[in-house]
Amino acid sequence: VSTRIAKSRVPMRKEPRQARSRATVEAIIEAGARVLGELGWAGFTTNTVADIAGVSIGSLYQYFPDKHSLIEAIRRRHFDDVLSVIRQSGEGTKPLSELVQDLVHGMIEVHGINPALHRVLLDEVPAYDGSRLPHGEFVSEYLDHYVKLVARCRNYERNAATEIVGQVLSSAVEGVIHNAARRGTLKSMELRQELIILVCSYLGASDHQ
Amino acid sequence: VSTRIAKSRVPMRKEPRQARSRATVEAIIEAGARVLGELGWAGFTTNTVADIAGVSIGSLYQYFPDKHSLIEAIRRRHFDDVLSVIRQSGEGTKPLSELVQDLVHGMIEVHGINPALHRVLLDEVPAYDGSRLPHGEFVSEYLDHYVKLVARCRNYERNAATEIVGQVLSSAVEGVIHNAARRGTLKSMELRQELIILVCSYLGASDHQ
Amino acid sequence: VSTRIAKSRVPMRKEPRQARSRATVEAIIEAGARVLGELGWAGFTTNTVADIAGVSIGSLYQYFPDKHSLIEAIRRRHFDDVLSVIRQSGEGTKPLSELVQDLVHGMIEVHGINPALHRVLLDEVPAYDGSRLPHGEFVSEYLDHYVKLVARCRNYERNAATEIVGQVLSSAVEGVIHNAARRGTLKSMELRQELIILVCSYLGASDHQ
Amino acid sequence: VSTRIAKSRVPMRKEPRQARSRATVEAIIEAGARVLGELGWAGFTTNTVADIAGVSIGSLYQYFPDKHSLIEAIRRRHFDDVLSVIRQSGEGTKPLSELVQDLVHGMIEVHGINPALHRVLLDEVPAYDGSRLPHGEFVSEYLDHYVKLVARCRNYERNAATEIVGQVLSSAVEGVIHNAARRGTLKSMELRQELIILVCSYLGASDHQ
DNA sequence: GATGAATGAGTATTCATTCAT
DNA sequence: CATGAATGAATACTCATTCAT
Repeated sequence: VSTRIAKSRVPMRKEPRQARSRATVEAIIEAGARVLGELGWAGFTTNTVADIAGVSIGSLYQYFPDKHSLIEAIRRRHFDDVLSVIRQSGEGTKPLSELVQDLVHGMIEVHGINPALHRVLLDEVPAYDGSRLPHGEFVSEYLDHYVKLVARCRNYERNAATEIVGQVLSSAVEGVIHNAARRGTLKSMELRQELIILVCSYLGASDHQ
Repeated sequence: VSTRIAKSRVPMRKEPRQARSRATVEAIIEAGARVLGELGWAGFTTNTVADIAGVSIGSLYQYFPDKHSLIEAIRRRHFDDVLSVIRQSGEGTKPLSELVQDLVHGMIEVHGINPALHRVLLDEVPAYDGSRLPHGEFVSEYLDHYVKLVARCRNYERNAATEIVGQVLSSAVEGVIHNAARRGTLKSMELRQELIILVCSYLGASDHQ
Repeated sequence: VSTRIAKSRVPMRKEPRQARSRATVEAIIEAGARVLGELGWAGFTTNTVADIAGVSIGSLYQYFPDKHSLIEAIRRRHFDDVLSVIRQSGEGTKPLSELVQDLVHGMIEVHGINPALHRVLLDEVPAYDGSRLPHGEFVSEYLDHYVKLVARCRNYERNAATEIVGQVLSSAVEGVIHNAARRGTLKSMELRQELIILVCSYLGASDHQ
Repeated sequence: VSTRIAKSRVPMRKEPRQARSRATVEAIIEAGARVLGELGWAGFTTNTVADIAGVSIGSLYQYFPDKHSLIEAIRRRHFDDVLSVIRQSGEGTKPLSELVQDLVHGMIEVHGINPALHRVLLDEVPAYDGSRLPHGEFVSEYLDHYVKLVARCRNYERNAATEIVGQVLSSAVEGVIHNAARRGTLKSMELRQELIILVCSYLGASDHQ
């Protein structure tokens, strides 16, 4: 009688308990990823997603309190996939040239997962808090990967310069890969080769600056 | 390849013949660019643009049959501005290192024109025809600039390899600059320096492949 | 006139025969009353009620065919509580002034049971059948109480005039008490005093008309 | 180029300039009042109001930024009507009995304007700020009318007791009139007579307390 | 019986576009 | 030509209710 009734607002409105509902949630996220990749942010409407997922709009809102939280789930899943690929590359104590090869292969593979979705997630989807730099945790781990590589060339010393070089390197690679993804030339061997050259030559040159 | 961009087929319902009309059209495009840059694609509504332009919504539709054609006009104007800057750089017969410097400076300057608008135009605005490659004419002249530079290093010989290298180079530079624009570090001198190193080292390395 | 309220025709899909069922129904009605009182009609959703009651939405619909019948049950229970308080006052052959005191005290006590619920039930809950006069049976017994009091002053003679005076008296008292409930001054002694004066003076004046 | 584009949020989105639009606004408010009175808060949907008004839902939102502001406009208009009637009564230096007659007549007339709307506005429509006491300005002027009357009986002396008596008096009269409105007996002469007796006797009695 | 996943009609609100004045 | 009032399809989200497990 005494405690007040309150409405909670959590990322996922209801944890799916039964197998059926877990499948529903999966279907919704999957459909959301497809819609976002194929139709872009403009075509991403909750009703469309529910349709594609083959569930009613009500079911969608049973598990996701709003559009935002659905996007968040899609983002989380995609970036988890991406990071798991990235983490696998760069392990061990290989020679530098091999590391770069691994990196480039890894990055290309990563973007092969779902390039369109990746681009939409990074470019089109508006940040809800108005920040211009969303995906915080993702970006930092991602960047870290490059910074480590640069440090590797410089006796594992990390400083401001290393950070900048890492930044430049990562955005250059990103640029090349995104562009190739847009053109559908992501699997071209020449591209892969050129990218390796780009990275190696820059790593070599920026070393003695 | 570098001829002026041809007027496309869709655009104006009525060519503005009189001075007043031309001023109105100008005001609308200007307002559109401002709205797009400041509020992003999500905030770009025809009514808002008309408001900011200080004309009635009816007048806007007098000159632009739909939202798409307005965007097209804004895009055209912005990319014309961009190209005019690009054309100025790379002229003459300077030594290579100077050419690269010119290029990098030029590109950075170009993105300084209206970075927000540039980004929105490239990333947020959806392609109306579903094409993944909008800005066709713009991109080709833009790319050409890089290809010429690459050719310059290889006895002015243009072939498939040159094209690819040009492509990689341009997308790498684009990637770095856009990323910097997002972070607001476009004017940093270290960045500029690193970018020059990146281009130079790649040009040198890809030469002897 | 003052016979027990008859069970209406619509209400329970299934009469709870076993102890557990009765407990479930009790819990639902209790939860419904709490939700209605605390969150108002706007916050009264069947899912919320089921949640608070600690039963599944399915169980709720096992016992109540629709929202309306649940409201009806809540109403019935509350008004039964109210009437049982009212019945206790006014018994016996006390002097008039004491009777009025009893009445006023009783009415105020009644509204103290669950003032928020009372108000919501009377003011917010829409009449399902479009009638402007819900609570029919309740109101009549309630009114009867006042009519009896008026009759007491007039040699126990009941006629049209008595009815009208009873009506005026009851609605005046109701008005004062509801208003006080809204303002939270229900327990103020001055109010109680003024209310007694109001009733006494009106009873006295309307006598010699 | 420098000042930021802002979206304003004012009570009325757009001031109607032409005669046509003023008529539209009038029609919407009128329809809103009808819907609210006839269907209650539960039946008051923006689409229904637009339908009844014979305008499109878009037109409604052209002038009222949201449901709330429409309600506010309806409320304002109704209470203005009510207050203008109230202000007319109680003027001049008539004998007390005549003043009471004026008051009662005025109040009854006031509730005859649109009793259903009045009740819904007071009881059903939720307060947007969560306050339990909306209609602030209205209620205070309304109450003031009664307090003045009470003061008149007590050598025009206003104090805490006067306030309370005014409050009791006003809520009693309100209660009687609202109840009569619900029953459709607002125009009954007996009722009017009884109400006058109620007020007079209470004023007399509470005088010597 | 009990559960809770699923449903979908209904609600507030936006915005590109038309057209009478 | 210019204006701005009017339109209505589309969108995010809610909640009473059903039904398979």
